[in-house]
Amino acid sequence: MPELPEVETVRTGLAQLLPNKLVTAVTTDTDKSFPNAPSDVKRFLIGASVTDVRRRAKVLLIDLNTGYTLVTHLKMTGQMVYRSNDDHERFGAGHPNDSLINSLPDRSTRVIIEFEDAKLFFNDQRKFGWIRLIPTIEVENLDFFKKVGPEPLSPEFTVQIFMERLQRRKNTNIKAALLDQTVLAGIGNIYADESLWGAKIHPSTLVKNVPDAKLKLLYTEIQYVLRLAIEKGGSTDKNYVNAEGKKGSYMSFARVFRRENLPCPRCGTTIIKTRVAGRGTHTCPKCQPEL
DNA sequence: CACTTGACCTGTCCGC
DNA sequence: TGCGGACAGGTCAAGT
Repeated sequence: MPELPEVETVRTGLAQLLPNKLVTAVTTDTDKSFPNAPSDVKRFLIGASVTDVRRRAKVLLIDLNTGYTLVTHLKMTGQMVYRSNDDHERFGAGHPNDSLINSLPDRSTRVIIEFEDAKLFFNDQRKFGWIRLIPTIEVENLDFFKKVGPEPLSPEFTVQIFMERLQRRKNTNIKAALLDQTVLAGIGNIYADESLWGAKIHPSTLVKNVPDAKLKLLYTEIQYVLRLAIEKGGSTDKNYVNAEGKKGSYMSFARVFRRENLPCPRCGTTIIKTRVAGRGTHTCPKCQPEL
């Protein structure tokens, strides 16, 4: 479930590892994972070198010196794991540190981008994710980027803008509004539940019925939770790992997510799991009473 | 247009 | 032990 903090953690890692690396070969498992025509791959990817690694919303952008960008969405189970050839030989058959995933490629590997002295593995158990090679100047014109909302940790994202944009979804529940990427970018199921608990708002409350004071609190909680999660290297519930194949530790700081039947860290009431906006949803019934 | 639901996939877990 | 079904949840298409 890579959300903003997970994708940002991968970006940070790749930004230290990839610049100036020259692509020597690419292999793909399914067209769905990497749909570009072989002729484009040969012209714009093989022989190109990486100039920058960026993130917008939950999308990873690997810029190349050919004027093309590898646009990557990890969706739910995607991983981008870098291994230098030395490390791969040394750790390929498993590593004493069990936070590292095992030898690569494995059965979830969909794309391998090879460099002169390293490989980048795109693994994706459920095949929902993808990598697309797109001209850099056209990236911002992709439908998703034209519609996506502001970055919640950018200075431009003020509490006023947050409250204005929520009004697009005033008749739906607050959790569905937070998950709507056109309202704001980067929130998924984990950080929706965590920030709503922080602001003491029940996820099924209609946006128009949430008092302004609570929305202001929610704005603060979203930024707090996302920043903390980035600091902890993201959340590993099951599949997520960073660019080095290591897990994130936010889950051990989570207050409600995946903590059903455990005590609320604020009041001790037993946390419950329900379904809101079609998603598994975790709340404290005392801190977040339903209206 | 606003909003909800189902589809896309595979692996895991639970009940029979 | 095996087997069917529910569940995991980001995004888009299709439906109301």
